[in-house]
Amino acid sequence: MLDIKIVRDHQEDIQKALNRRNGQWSIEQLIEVDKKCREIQGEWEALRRRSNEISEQFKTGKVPKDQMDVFRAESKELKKKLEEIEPQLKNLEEERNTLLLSIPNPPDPSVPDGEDENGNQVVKEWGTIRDIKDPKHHYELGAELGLLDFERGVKLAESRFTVLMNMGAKIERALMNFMLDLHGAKGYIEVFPPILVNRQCMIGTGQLPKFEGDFYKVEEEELYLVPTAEVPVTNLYRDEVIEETKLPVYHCAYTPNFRREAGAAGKDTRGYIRQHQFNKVELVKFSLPENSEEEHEKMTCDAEAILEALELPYRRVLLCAGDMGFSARKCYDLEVWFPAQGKYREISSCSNFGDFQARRTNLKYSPTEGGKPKFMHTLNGSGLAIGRTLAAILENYQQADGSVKIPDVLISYLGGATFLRKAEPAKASV
RNA sequence: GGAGAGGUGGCUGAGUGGUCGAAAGCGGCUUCCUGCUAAGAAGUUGUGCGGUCAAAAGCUGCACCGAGGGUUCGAAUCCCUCCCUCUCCGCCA
Repeated sequence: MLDIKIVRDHQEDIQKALNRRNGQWSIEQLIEVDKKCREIQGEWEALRRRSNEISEQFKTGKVPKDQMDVFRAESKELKKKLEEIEPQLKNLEEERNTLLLSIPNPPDPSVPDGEDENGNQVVKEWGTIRDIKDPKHHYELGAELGLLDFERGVKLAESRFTVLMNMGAKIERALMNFMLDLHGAKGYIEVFPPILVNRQCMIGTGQLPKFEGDFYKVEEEELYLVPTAEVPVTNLYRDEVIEETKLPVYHCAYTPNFRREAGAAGKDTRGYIRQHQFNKVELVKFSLPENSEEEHEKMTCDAEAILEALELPYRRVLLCAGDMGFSARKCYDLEVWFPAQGKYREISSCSNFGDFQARRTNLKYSPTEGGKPKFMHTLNGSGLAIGRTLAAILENYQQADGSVKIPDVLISYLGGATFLRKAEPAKASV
C-alpha cells in the first residue's frame, strides 16, 4: 500500500514509476478522492467540535436553566447535519482506501524498463546443461515410471490436479525435507502455518482486493486456501511491533498452495508444471529498511543453493518493471533448464516488497535509538516450488535406458535409492 | 453442538452516564543520588487522522476502551446486533 502522504507530496514521481508497470495505473482518482475526503472530514470535525462544546457547557453547569432547551435544540440540529455528512465521509474514506489497496508497488529504480518478459534481464547463469539425446518430457517419464498419475488426478478433482504415486510421492516428500533442512541450517526458522487464512491476510500481502477470482475460497467461513506460504507467514507478526535488535527474522515454510489459474487457460495444460494444487517451500524475511536490498540478494542466493545442490542448471533473471507482480518493488526469477522443452522455466520468484506489505499488515519495528515504531521491509522467495523441481529432476537426470538417476543429495532422503526405474509389477500400482 | 465467563493503554488491572484518553501497579524513557550491570528519588510515557509549518518540533482539532448500530445535550459506562477469546460438558484426528 502506498503512503497517502507521500502520494500527495510526490504525485509526479509516483505516477512516473507506476507508468513503468504493465497496465494503466493512475493516481489521479486517488488524489481527487483524497482531497474531497479531507474537505468533508474538516466539515465533520467542525460540527463535532461545536457539539463537544455544548456538552462541555452542560458538564460544567454553565447552561442557564432557561437556555437548556436552546442548547439541546442546537445539539440536535448538529446531529442531524452530522448524519447527513457521515455517509459521504464513510464512502469517501472507503473509496480512498480501496484505491490505495488497488495500486501496485512502484518499481525500484534499479528495475529495468520493459513491458513483458521480453524486457527481463538474465543476470546469471549456472551449471552445465547435460547432453541428452531425444530427451523425454517430465510427464512422459513420470507416467512411464509410475510416479505421476494425471488421469486419476482429474478423476478425483478436475484438470490440473495430479496424483503422486510410489517414488513420485516419496521424492516430493524428500524434496520438501531436503529444502527445509538446508534453509534451516542457514538460520531460517521453520513455520508450519494454517493453510486456510482469513481475508485480512490476503489483503495484507496484496492478493486482495485486486485479484479476487484467483483464489479458492471457503464461503461459509470467509477463509481462503493459501496461494503461497507467503500469505500466512508474512502475516505472522501483523499488527505487532518487533524490537530492532530482533531483526532480521528469517522463516521458511512448507505448505501446499492452491491457485485457480483463472487466466492461464490453455497454458501448460500438459504435465506437472501448472497445477491448481502444488507444494512449495517458501522463504520469508523481515528486515530493516536499510538492509532489505542486501537481504534480497542473499535470499535469492539461498534459493539458488537448492538448485546448485541438486545440480540443476538455472539462470537468474531480473524482472523488468512490466513483468513484476503487484506487491513487488524488485524481483528476481530463477529459471531451471527443461531439456525436453529446450528452455528455462520459472521455478522460484524472489521479491523485495519494501514497506508495501508492511503498511498493509501494520508491521513495525521499534528503533533501538528510540523514537516511534517504523514500518519494516518484507521479502520472500520460493525455495523452491517442489513440483517443478521434481519435473526438472526427471528431465535433467533421465538416462538413455529410460531410468532416472537420483540426485546425490536426495539419496539419503530416499532410503539409499539411486535410480528411478519402472516399478516391478508386484509393487507397481495397477 | 450445549452451558457459562470475558474482551479497557506495551503488560496486569480499576472504572456502571459528564470530574475518564482513562486510577493503580509493572514495564519503557529522562534526570538525580549512591564508589562500581543492585537499590532508591523525581518526572515522563498510547495510536491514527486532519489543520498550521518549506520540513521537523511545537501548537491545535477530531477519533479511538473488540466491531457496528441505538438511547442521551453528553456513553468505556445503559440498550440491541455481530465478532473473538477463555472455562466446563459433548464429539473428534
